Amino acid sequence: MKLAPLQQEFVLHFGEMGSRWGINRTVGQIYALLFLSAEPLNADQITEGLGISRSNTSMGLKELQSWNLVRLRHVPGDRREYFTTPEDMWEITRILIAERKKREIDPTLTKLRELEMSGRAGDDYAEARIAELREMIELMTGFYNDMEKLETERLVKLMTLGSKIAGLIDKTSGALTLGRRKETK
Amino acid sequence: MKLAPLQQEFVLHFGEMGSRWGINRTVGQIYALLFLSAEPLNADQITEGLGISRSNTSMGLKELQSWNLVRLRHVPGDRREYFTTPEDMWEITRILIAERKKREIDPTLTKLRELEMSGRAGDDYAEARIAELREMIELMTGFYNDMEKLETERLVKLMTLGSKIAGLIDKTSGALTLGRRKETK
DNA sequence: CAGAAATTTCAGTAATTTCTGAAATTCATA
DNA sequence: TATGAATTTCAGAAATTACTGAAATTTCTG
Repeated sequence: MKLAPLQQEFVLHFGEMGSRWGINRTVGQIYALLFLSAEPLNADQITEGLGISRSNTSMGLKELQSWNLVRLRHVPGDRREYFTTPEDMWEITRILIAERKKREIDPTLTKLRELEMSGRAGDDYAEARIAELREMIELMTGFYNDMEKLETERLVKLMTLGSKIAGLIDKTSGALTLGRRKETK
Repeated sequence: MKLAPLQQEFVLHFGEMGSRWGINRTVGQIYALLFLSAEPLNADQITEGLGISRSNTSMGLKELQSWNLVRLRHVPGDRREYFTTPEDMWEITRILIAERKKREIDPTLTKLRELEMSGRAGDDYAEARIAELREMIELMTGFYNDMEKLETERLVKLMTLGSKIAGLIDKTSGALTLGRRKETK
């Protein structure tokens, strides 16, 4: 399978970005190929399309499954396994954020709490710093947990409003500003 | 300089997490050491504290400077350079988000726009998929640009409110729901 | 349930990244 | 502006990560 120029360039880009995103080149490329493919692909098609070894494809697909980024499909009358990425862009986005949080943030939050509990010897400044960092992560992950629960429709609206949202918040009290906008001249 | 147990464990953790965060072990460790240090440290102190080579320290500090994560300080009567991390946890957070967006998201947004402009041959599905991805990134970065402009105080309040914010949005219109809460039974 | 197809595992190799020590350069001040 | 301290650069070594091909295992199907 020879890739179309569009796929080719997209696949190469994902391969290059892979290392910045915490995956390796082939994992990035496999994902890119599946993402653009209208039909599910099997491991041999991926192997041929990317010019890599069959075993590398197998490992890459396992990695993508551990990220929950690909879905397994079965084609009637074909015993091979086929793979796709979710159709819904929001589903993909939610998964990506959840998985990166799990890998990049959660372990540190756990470690910080352990350090605070265990009473390891350290100066006051260091202890205060660790507490500050933990609080920041808690604020961020707390907000994330709230947002993540919202239906996509509401999330889109909220994000589209952007900073208009902030105008609603009374700066001094932290409470929501009630009553209509524009009426308080 | 022998590190206190608290610093030791924190430094090791940052070293291990480094690769997931897109930096290498020593860069993570240098940052961790500076983050917990009440006083600015010079390169020799870092070198000794972490047990690494002087040149590695130099390269690590350069990397941290390219991330804008450390500040240069000069101590009167000492010609060596001293380094600190910003005191303000929010400053650190804002920088981290901005830098990761710059490295991990912006290049892809640019590439997607190029692909759409250049009219590379590709099937309809792939083109639609690329457009969808670009739109998602634009929605996210647009929201980020709005939030990033807010004063910290407002941002904290917004994040603390969390999903209460979403209740304000009228689901069907996308407009803000005006009038008092709780009054529309 | 035997055989073949599909998939996974894994040891060895290749590629890449990180780190070091020595040399070169920069910088401050006497 | 010459000197020595501080810092950076960089080629090679070490460590880590990625990839391959062959063998092992699993999974279907006749």
